[in-house]
Amino acid sequence: MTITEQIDKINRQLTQKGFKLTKQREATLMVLLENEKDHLSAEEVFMLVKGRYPDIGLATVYRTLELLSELHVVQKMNFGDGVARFDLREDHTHMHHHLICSECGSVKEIKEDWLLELEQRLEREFGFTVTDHRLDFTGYFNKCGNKECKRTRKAVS
Amino acid sequence: MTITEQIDKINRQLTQKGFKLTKQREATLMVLLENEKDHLSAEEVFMLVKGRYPDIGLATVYRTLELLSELHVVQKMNFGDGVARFDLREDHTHMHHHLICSECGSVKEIKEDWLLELEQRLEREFGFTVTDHRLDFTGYFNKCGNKECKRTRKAVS
DNA sequence: ATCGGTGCAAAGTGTTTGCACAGCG
DNA sequence: CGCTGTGCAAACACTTTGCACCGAT
Repeated sequence: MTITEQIDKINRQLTQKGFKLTKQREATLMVLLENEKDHLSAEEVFMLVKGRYPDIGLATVYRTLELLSELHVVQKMNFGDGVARFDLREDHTHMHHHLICSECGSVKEIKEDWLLELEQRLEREFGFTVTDHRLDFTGYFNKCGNKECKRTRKAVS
Repeated sequence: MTITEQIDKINRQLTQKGFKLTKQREATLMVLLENEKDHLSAEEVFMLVKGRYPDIGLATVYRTLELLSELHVVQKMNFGDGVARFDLREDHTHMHHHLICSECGSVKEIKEDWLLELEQRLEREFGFTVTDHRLDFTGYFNKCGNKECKRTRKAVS
């Protein structure tokens, strides 16, 4: 699916709920689509959108991200560094997990979904229907690719 | 293990790293131990500690919680509501997961550890050693026990 | 006397809100 | 007009920090 097609699709979702795809929202979406791999903070999104639409205000970016969260277009998450981060998810598939290196803070994504079985178990055993999940591991890579990583080749404390 | 024994043990951990178990820290630990089931925010811990040691300052509670986090006595976490929450973990066993009801915000804990196998796989396939993990599911209970829950018996949107 | 620990208030940081205005039906 | 959306600045909420003091070694 091209970026334009994705925007079109989101536009339909917006319209359906009575919202408009303004220039600001479009610019924000562009940035999110172009940086799908990253987990941008609101501030980072703001900086990037500024390049495309310099007059945009920070509050608008916050409001847009909030709106997109509610529409489940993006997922708001939190790695514990004090800022909310946003991840665009295609088609409600948010099936990835994170490996967070506790030494350098780098985040690697695992694309597979390892939780389907568990979610079925929750439904069966707890009567709990999962709409979203989050699986993050903190630890360290035995050889961390990040040159900044303090842990690489250091003894375990 | 009694509360006193637990405090003793943590005291040893502190002393070993050159920290002291002050009255304030002890009071904070008591509160955490007495509320192991909950995920208290710093503010909540503060309020509760006030009852036991009225002169304590909020900053001290923050500093204590930070310190205990570093010692892995408590785990700092984040349910996305904008406040850090703290969970005391016995013996580095923090093996519980959360079911977060998206309608009423109630949080249920699952005590089992479902991730051991996955962690072994991370070690094997990614050379990533896990020191901590987090597994939360958002969704809804088909019959939520919480009377406040808006979802109970409502159609799925 | 030293040094970690503390309380208080101030500062900091990320996020939200109030308000007047712009834009499109 | 009526209504959503916007930019700006102020307000907010949570957390951290600077500093003078305290208390145990």
